[in-house]
Amino acid sequence: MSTVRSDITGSLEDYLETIYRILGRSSVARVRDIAEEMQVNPASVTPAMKRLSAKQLIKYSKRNYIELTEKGLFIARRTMTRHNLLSRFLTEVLGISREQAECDACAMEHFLSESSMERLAAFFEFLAASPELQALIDTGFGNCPEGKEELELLPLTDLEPGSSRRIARINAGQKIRGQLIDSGFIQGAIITLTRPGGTDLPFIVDLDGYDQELPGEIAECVLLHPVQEQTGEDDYEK
Amino acid sequence: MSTVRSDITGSLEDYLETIYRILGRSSVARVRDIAEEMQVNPASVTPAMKRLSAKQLIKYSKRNYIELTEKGLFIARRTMTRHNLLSRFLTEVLGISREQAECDACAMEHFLSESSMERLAAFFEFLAASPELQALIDTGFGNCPEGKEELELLPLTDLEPGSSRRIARINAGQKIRGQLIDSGFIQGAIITLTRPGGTDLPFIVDLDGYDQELPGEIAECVLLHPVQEQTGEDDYEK
DNA sequence: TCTATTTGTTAGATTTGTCTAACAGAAATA
DNA sequence: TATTTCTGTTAGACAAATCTAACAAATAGA
Ligand SMILES: [Mn+2]
Ligand SMILES: [Mn+2]
Ligand SMILES: [Mn+2]
Ligand SMILES: [Mn+2]
Repeated sequence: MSTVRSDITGSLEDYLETIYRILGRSSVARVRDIAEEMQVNPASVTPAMKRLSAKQLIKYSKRNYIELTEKGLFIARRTMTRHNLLSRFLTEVLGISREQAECDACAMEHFLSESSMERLAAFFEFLAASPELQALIDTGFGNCPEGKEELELLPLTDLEPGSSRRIARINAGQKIRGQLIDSGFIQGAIITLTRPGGTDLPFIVDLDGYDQELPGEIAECVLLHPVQEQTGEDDYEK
Repeated sequence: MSTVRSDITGSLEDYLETIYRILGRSSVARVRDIAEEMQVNPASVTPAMKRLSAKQLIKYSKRNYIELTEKGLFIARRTMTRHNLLSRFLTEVLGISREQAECDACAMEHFLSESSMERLAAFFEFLAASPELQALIDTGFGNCPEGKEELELLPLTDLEPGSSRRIARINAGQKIRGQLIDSGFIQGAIITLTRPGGTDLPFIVDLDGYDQELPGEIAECVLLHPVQEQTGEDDYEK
C-alpha cells in the first residue's frame, strides 16, 4: 500500500489500463480481449502477463482469467486518470480531434509526474469554476487571435539588424505555420536579426543560438512583440 | 525534404536533441559530451550514433566529431521545440517546478503529434494576446479556487443514493487530494452514489464503471456540481 | 620520444517488447 | 464421441537500449 511507486514500463501500464477497461465492461478479462483492444498479437500478451504477475500486479495462472491485484488496480486507475486528464486537455482546451487526442494522451500518460498530474487536475477545477476563462477557451482560438494590440506587432522583415524581439505569433497558413513552428518559431522565443534579406536574399536570424535562413515571404509571417529584448541566451522567463 | 516523418524512437530523438544543444554552444559534438549531457555511458552512445548514421540523420565516422545532416537538424529542432512548448506549459501555466517540468517535457515530447504541437503553440499565442486570460492564469490557481458558486457545490456525502453528479473539485490537503485524483476523482468525472455511508461505514460510489469505497471523511472532500447528470456511461462531452 | 591520461570502440550480457509459426488445451459442433 | 474451431502458450527470432569490462586510439605531459 502506502507509496506504490510505479517502477513499471509504459507498456506494462498500458496492459494494466487495458485490463481495467475490459473489467469495467465485461466481468472477465482474457488474453484474447487484451490482444484485440491493444492491437497486439496474443503471443505478446502472455509474456506481458508473466511480467505483470511477477511484479504482483495481476493474478494470473495459465489459461485462466486475469484479475488485478490491489496494487495493479491502483496503477491501472492512475494511468487511466492521467489518460483522461491529458485527453481532455487536448480536446477541450486545445481543440484536437478525439482520435488524435486519445493517441497522444495514451502515449504521454506514462510520463506525467504526480505533481504535473495534480496541477492539471487543478487546472480543470479552475476552468470549471471560472466561467470567463471557460468562455475564452470555448470560443476556440483560431490561428489568428484578434488581440487588441494587433497593430503594434512588428513583422520580422521590419526588424532592425542586431536587435532582439520576442515572437508574438505566426501569421500564415497551415503549411508555412507548421514549418515555422517545427523550426522553433513559437510565441515567446527570442529572435535576433543577424542579416536582413530582400526579395531574393533570405533573412538570417538567430534563434536558440543557431542561425536560420528565412526567405522574405516566410519572414514576414513572423510577428514580433514590439518591446526590445535583452540579447541574453534563450531564456523564457523574464 | 518534404515530409520528414520521424519514424525514429524517442531515445534517438533525444540523442539528436542533445547533439543540437551541444552544437548550439560548443562548435563540436563528441561522444563524451553527449554521454555526459544525457547521463549515459559512453559505450551506449556509439551504437546510438551508428543507428542515427544508418538513418542518415548524422554524419559520423569512427572517432570523429558528429554533425547533424539536414534531416537530423530538422528532427532535432522539432524535438526541442516540442520540449520547449511542453516545458513552458508545465511551468508557465500549471506552475510546476523547472526541474520537474524539464523531466516531464523531455519524456512527453516524443509523443506530441504535429497537430497537438501546433495547437499548443496557438495556445501560447492566444495567451500572449489576451491579457485577461494571462492575468487569470498568472494569479496561479491554488487548490481551492474561489469560484462564485462555491456555496452551491454539493459534498459527496450529501448526494442522494442513485443520483449522478459531475465532480467540481476536491477540497482536501495534498495527501488526500493526491489519493483521490489518482483514483480518478477529477473535475468533470461523473459519480453515482451506490450506497451512502456513515461514521464507520464507507460510501460506495460508481466511477468509470467501477465501484469504489470512500470513508466518510474522504467522501466529504469531493465537491459536486449541483446539476443532476444522466446516468450514462462515463462520457465527458455533454 | 616515451608514457600516462583521456576518449572512443568493441565484445558480451541483459531486459523489454514485439513478431511468426507451431503446438496444446478447451469448447462447440456434428 | 469425434472433430473442428477457438484460444492460449511456447519456441525462436529480432531490434532497441542499456550496462560493464576490456581494449584501442589519440592527445598531452614529462
Ligand atoms: Mn498508454
Ligand atoms: Mn491510456
Ligand atoms: Mn526527450
Ligand atoms: Mn527534450
